[in-house]
Amino acid sequence: MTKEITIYDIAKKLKLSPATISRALKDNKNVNKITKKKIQDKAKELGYRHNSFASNLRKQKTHTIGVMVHELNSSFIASVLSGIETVTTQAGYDIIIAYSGESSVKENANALNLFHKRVDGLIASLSFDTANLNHFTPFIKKGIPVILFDRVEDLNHTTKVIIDNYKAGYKATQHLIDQGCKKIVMMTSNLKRNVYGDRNKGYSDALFDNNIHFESDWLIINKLSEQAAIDSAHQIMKMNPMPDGVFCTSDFMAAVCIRTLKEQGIKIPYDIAFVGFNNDVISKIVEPNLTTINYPGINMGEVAAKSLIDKLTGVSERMRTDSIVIDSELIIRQSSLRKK
Amino acid sequence: MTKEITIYDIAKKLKLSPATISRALKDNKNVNKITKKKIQDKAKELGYRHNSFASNLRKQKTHTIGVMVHELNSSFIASVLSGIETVTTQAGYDIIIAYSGESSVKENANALNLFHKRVDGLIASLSFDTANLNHFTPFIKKGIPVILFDRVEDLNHTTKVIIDNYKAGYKATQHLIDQGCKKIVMMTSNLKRNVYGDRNKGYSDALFDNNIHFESDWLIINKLSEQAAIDSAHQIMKMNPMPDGVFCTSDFMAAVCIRTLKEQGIKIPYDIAFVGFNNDVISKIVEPNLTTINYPGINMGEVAAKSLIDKLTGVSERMRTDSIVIDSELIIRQSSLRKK
DNA sequence: ATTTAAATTGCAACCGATTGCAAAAAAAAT
DNA sequence: ATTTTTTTTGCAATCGGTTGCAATTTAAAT
Repeated sequence: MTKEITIYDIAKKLKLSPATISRALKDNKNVNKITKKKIQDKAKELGYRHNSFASNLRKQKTHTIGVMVHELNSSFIASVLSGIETVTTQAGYDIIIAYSGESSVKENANALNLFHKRVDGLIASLSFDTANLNHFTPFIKKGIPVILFDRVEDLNHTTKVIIDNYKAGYKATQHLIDQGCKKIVMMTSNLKRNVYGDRNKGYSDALFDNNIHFESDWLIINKLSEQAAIDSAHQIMKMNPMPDGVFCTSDFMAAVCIRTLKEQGIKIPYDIAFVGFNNDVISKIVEPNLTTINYPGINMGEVAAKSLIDKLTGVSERMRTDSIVIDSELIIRQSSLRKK
Repeated sequence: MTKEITIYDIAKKLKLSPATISRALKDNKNVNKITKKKIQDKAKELGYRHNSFASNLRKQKTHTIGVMVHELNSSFIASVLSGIETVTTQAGYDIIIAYSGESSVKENANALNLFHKRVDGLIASLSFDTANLNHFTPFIKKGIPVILFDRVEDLNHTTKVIIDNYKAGYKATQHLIDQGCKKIVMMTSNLKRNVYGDRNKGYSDALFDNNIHFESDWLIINKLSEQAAIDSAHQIMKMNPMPDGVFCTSDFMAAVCIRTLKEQGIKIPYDIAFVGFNNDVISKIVEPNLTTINYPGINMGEVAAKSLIDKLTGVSERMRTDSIVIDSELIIRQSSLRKK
């Protein structure tokens, strides 16, 4: 409604040049303290608001970071975002969150959009079915640093922030073996996604190292929906012999699967022991409580953001290819405990 | 790295004016089809990207909508966002998501930030402890439409999108009464937030209408943390006489509370029947499955976004004060069923 | 062939903040 | 009082796209 106040308006009122106003509002030290105070007061009085478009246009910088995630409805992602936010806010950067709903098409669109919005840097976790990383090349070509976290892929000039999924998979499987399991199913998703593929390698190696011969029907690959979890549970019940352990790479899937199996009278962990992944809130609600891998979201977010800021501010080399591995841990609860 | 391509570069290459380039890239009908094609191809070839800063600066419009939410880690909020996104994308608007982590301080900061980012409109749900709405007045003064959803308060020139919390509270309580409950606790949060206050009124009226005399210790107000839920459970167990029904305004809180009570040997629903709120995924994992109020997130998001777009495009009056009520329903599951 | 109407294209002035460089003013040194 | 140094302030060009209006070209009508 009311006209927008610009530095020119302030300049006119105070009989000063726009240049001085601009400097004063950014607290530039070349402006006389008294003048500065007068300008800042007047700005407040007139209801001036900084025009970041004009500023960005001139400076060719946005001070904005794009964050691409595959889903919002997950406590893991929420923690990551919270970690990112702490660090970026601290450093004076804004973030734009874009989520793909696990669709690579939308992920592409988001990347393009953020590119056009000219984010100074990008932090991303790949969606479920993302097959190639071409949508990141414009950023890399322009020298805009990209950080991939959690669901990553090898990409030149990019930093990866991940947990050691292989080790986590190994540890989870070894734990089931230690609990006396001999036929261990792995319920997981698209093995092309590193988080699932690597955990699967850990699982395989743990079996091998314990002289357990892997049967091909022990690997159940599904989507991440509730229905998929129910279907997988039925698949498990039809197996002959039935497995005595399940390593599931999602707490939610594990919870639904456990519920379905229990409805059919199967005892957890006595008939089948379960290990999940993520330490989601759900893992402490499902009965029995779920043994799981704790996944440090906040930490991961902080590390990713820190790494990006370092690149943007020139502290670290902009386009170096490297990876940062965050610790994760196995949290043992009732769902897998068959021994004292 | 490489220089940024502008419409002037394209103009020079094609011996045309920047004006024509600008029009062609926006698919303006005043440009000859052949010329247009040539321009668009050349733009692609040169790797041109639209500079929204220059554009916004000139047009004094951002085509961006700010969305403020109190938390991300909730399937309800995730659905709302998804609903908002569907509608806004369709209408050619971008969204910026800001979340407060339930802190009013951060909510204030977010509002200011979005104001400076010059969003064309705002969709917001208040955080837990927001006490006043002063941070919205700049928007209203400037004629920037604001839509509040779910957690709202009365605010002039603003549209509210809500469910009928009173009715939902009444329905939930009546259901417990129908199941034979006579001493019904309500576990909820800050009654100043409409969502909790209104549900509480519904609860009170349902008791009254059924000639049940409300005892003051039946109202348990807590935060939304896991620990708070555990504490509340202990408080319930200490009550004498113990209640036979609990209406809890959050599925998560209900789930944790049920878990805690069960650990102490209390039978759900026989000793205490439970009704939750939200129809979160957790309501189908907890045992017994939770009776709850289904809260149509996607729908709410769509309605809120639609309403905003209508204001922005002039279809509806910009600054009208009104409210839109969305339907909600009681979903009956095992946690409250004491009768056939 | 000439006039009239319609379709294309160009001109030029914005939008508002930033910043290197020069100018002016104030303070310090001689 | 004059020169030198330091502080403050202003000038003016720049960032890139948009759009009202005028000019030009092309098509249609007479």
